[in-house]
Amino acid sequence: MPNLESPARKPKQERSRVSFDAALDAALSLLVERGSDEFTLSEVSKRSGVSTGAIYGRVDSKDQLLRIVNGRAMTRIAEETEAAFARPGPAAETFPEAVERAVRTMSEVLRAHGPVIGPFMRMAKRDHMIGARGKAAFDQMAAGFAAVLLARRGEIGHPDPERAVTSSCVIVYSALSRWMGLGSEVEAPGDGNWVEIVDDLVAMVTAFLQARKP
Amino acid sequence: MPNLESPARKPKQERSRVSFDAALDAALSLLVERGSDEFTLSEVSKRSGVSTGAIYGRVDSKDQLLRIVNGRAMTRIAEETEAAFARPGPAAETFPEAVERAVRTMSEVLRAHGPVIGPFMRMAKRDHMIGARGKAAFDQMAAGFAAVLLARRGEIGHPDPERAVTSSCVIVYSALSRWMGLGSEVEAPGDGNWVEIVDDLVAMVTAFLQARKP
Amino acid sequence: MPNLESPARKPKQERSRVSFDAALDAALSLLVERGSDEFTLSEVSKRSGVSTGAIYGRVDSKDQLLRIVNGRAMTRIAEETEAAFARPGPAAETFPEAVERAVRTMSEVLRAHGPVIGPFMRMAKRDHMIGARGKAAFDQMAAGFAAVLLARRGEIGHPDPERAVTSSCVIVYSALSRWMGLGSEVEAPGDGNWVEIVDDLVAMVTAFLQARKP
Amino acid sequence: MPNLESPARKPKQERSRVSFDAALDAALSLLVERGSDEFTLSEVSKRSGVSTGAIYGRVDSKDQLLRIVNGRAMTRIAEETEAAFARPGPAAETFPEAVERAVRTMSEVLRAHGPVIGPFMRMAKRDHMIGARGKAAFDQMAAGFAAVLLARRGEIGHPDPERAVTSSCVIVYSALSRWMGLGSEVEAPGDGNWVEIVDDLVAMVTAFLQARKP
DNA sequence: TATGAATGAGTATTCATTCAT
DNA sequence: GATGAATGAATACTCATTCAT
Repeated sequence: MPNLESPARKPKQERSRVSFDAALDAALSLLVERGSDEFTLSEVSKRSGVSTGAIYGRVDSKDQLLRIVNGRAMTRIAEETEAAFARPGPAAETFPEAVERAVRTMSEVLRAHGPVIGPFMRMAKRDHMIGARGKAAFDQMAAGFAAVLLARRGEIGHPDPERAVTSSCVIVYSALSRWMGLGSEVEAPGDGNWVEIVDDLVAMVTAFLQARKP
Repeated sequence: MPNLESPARKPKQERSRVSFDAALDAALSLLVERGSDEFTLSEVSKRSGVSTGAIYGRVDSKDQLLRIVNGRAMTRIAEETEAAFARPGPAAETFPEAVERAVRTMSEVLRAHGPVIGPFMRMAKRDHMIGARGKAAFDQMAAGFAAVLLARRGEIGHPDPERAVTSSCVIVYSALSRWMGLGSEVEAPGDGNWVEIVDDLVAMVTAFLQARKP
Repeated sequence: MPNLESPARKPKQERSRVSFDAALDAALSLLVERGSDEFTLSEVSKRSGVSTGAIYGRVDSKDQLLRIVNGRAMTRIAEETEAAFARPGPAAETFPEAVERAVRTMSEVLRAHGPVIGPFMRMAKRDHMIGARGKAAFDQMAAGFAAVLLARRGEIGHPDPERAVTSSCVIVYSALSRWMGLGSEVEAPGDGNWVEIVDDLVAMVTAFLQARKP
Repeated sequence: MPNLESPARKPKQERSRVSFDAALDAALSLLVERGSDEFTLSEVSKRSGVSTGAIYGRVDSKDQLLRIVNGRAMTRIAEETEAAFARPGPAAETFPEAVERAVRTMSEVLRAHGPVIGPFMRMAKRDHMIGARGKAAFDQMAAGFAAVLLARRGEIGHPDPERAVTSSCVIVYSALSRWMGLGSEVEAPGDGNWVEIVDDLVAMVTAFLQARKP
């Protein structure tokens, strides 16, 4: 992975790192509450108890602060994604069960981090680094998703299993993201709907991958 | 459809309507370029050759201006969606061909208007009227999509055809939106990929709707 | 009297004069309602049904419009002041009765026109022509007041009757103006108080003018 | 006295208080020069050498700034009023001398602060807090005035000494205010006139209070 | 280094005045 | 002339960034 992280200036003292962390946490919580970067550094300062001057001691601009916040959040998400897809399936898992596991794993990770991912998605248009990290997170998830299903390559009816799995992944990811309002607020996501859409995605991907002649 | 349009003050002279239109066009083009409402009225004024005062002669605030821009764009999109789904399919259309037609129709409308829809999606979180119009546009598209497929209800294997069609629609819409960067810029959409994803969506929806046991 | 009136351009047609008058009336009513010149020409236009362009066909600026409004109002007040002091006293009027008549005449004129005079007073600081007309109105009132009392010069104990009468006039005028909130809103003028203050002014002036050794 | 002062945000550093004071002083001087609040914050900033941002660091709006300026000025005036009326009269003071002392004390306070009080009076119509403070200042002055005269209650011929003293106070205050152009600029106050009017007020009040039958 | 006050360019909005129709 | 839309300078207020303490 390229070193995408804008390196914040390294603190000389531990105390300093702790308070900068508080600022990053405050920025993240404001990002989630507001749904975008429409908050001021003075709010970050107030909420974290860290002065704006101290923040600017570590960072050159608000944009860089946001990139660091993004980096931390995406790292955490990457770890959980990794862990989630690393869990092995049950011993005698059928192919449809494997599909269900892959889709549900993805849906759980997205559900857990949706409120954080959404604002970053909205910022991606303007900040390419944030966009790139979003893509990396997607790629990682796609890798986990593909690993589960390509292990059952033989049961995939589609003539090009790699592509079929990748497409499935894109589609599942997109549908879930959107349903959660990551990309918009068009639908208010209700839990009932969420369950339905996940069920339907499972059915759809299963049917797609098993179909002999697409 | 409810009258969601914030009515701009009506000019008594034609000249006036023309220059206000120029301002709306400038605002729309800035919206598309920037990907969000992060442009100033002074930029709109400069680009359109219409003074800020003239704009404020028709509108009470920048927000209202954006709502009007949104209203106009969504109306245009609604008309094209209407027209696109109104075109009848060929005489002896198979069920997979009908699915393909529904998905391609949707993809073409979205492709044509993606650059405009995206910024509005990002604004929907903050402006409920814009959010509501986005939902209405989706509903309309979903109605067209469902009309095509439910006409072939007998060929749908899924036990609950309505729900299956609705889910298919949501999923197709989400995947296409996301692929086009409506909700984010995570992937730079290349033409090859676009064709592939549309093909796969067709295959997936066909398999899903035809499958006997979902 | 010097020609203080900024001459508005003379209309060629009667119809035009009438509508300009409507604009002047509207401006006056707004002046009274707002208590100052804090209203827009567009409001004047709306209220009077006369376009801003038409107004600017007669005047060069909002200031000039206000000066004309002021001129008309002050002329009307001058006429009523003239008339009020021209009314002769009763046949066998005592000196205290004459004082009472002078004070009451003044109080009635001020009471009738207070709402108009107040805003102009507040504008006088900035617009010297309006200030000068205010002074002229005062001088005229002082002349009427003095005429009544100096006709009884013999009954004035003060060694310098002219000055005593002038001072009395200034004091009565000031007290009444202020009580009515012309100069400020420090006191909310109640009717009861108004009667009391007029009574006391009568008593005070009577005592002052009759006193042998001031 | 109620806490009418809009509290400015408290700075944590002394430097800050000093520069905010400079802004308040600049605002006051502009207020006096212009005779009203018709000056911009940018002028205040330029004159004081304090940036607009620094001002808005202490204050929420221009109105609040003006209220603070008003509060400071009125507090200073209240202190001087207090001190002025607290000075005891000479040992064997006659009643006319007491009247003269009361009137002159009032005239001196007003003369010293007239240029500041005037603009505030003009603002009182719109800003009730400023109006209330003006009334409080008047009440305080009236209390001092009454204290001097009611100590000699036995020498007041008027059947209702309280009312007679109150009326006298109102009248003296009004006449002086007006003469100084507090309420308007109708007369340009000349020193000669000022002396005369004060003398006449003394004579008038003396005559009024001593008269047996008002 | 940390603090938080100061800076000042930038923004939406208003309104006296102009001018095309 | 009359109309009312257009103009654009002006104004209060914000906030990322700097810097004195």
